[in-house]
Amino acid sequence: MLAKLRERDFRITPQRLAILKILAASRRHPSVDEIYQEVRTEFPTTSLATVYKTIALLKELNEVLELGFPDGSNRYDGSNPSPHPHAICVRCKKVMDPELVNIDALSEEMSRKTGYKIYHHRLDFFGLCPECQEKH
Amino acid sequence: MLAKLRERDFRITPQRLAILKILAASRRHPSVDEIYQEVRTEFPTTSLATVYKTIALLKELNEVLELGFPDGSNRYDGSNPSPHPHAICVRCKKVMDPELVNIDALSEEMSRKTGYKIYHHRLDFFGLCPECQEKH
DNA sequence: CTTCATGCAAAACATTTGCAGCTGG
DNA sequence: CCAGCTGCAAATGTTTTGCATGAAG
Repeated sequence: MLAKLRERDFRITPQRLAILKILAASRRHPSVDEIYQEVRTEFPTTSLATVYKTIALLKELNEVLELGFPDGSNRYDGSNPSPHPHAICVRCKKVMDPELVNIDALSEEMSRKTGYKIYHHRLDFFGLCPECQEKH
Repeated sequence: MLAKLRERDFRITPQRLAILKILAASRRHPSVDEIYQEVRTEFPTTSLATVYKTIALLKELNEVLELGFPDGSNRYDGSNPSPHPHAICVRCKKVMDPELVNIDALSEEMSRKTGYKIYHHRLDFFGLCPECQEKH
């Protein structure tokens, strides 16, 4: 990530570094606001605008994957920025990232049936995670 | 659609009827604003708030499928409200709805590998449609 | 030193809400 | 008739923008 920033002559500021760390480390697919709160614990002067700007930058560099939901919440995956399937709990919002086979075949089938040239995809499955199933 | 409204004692107002018609007829996955503009041509006093309220109602009744995108645009599919894969052109935004095989197998694999009980899904493939490929 | 990034506040958006008046059943 | 819908305007929440100051290289 750092390499990619330097490579394109973007400055490495402490704020950016802190945001990078959070995105790269977290497996929890944090929202912008969660990232903001977390950055502030270790770098309290950071503004929300900077978080947004940094995320926009990383999106452009394809170093972070944006997951937007219909309810307006956007969450981010920085540990694995290439598209991959998600299982999303509709109750506690926990996200899992299992490896599925046959994704490429599906993409190829889609391409064949529509004539589209497919660049990337978004595959989400919504349901109840094991813990939330037990609570019912 | 009408049946479902009546069944639950929701009123059939001219505004609702107009919005229903547009959603049921359109294969173009219109946005809220597109629906609003179209309703106004045949029922000019309709307010944006009513469009939002009607769509929210239809969502609850599972008569319309909401497609939210990271850029904030929400679009709606009223002709086929059960989840299905989409091919989305990143240039002209055209959406196609092909039939794919193996979707159920994929959902089952996801369930097996995560322990989630899957209720619905969202499968989008992004790329260039045939027309937009030619223009380059 | 020069350019770019930051942080603040204001602006821009899309969506939701409160409420008075209207209307479908 | 009257519960529930409409339409307006104001409120909300999130993301973006303009601009002066500050820091990176």
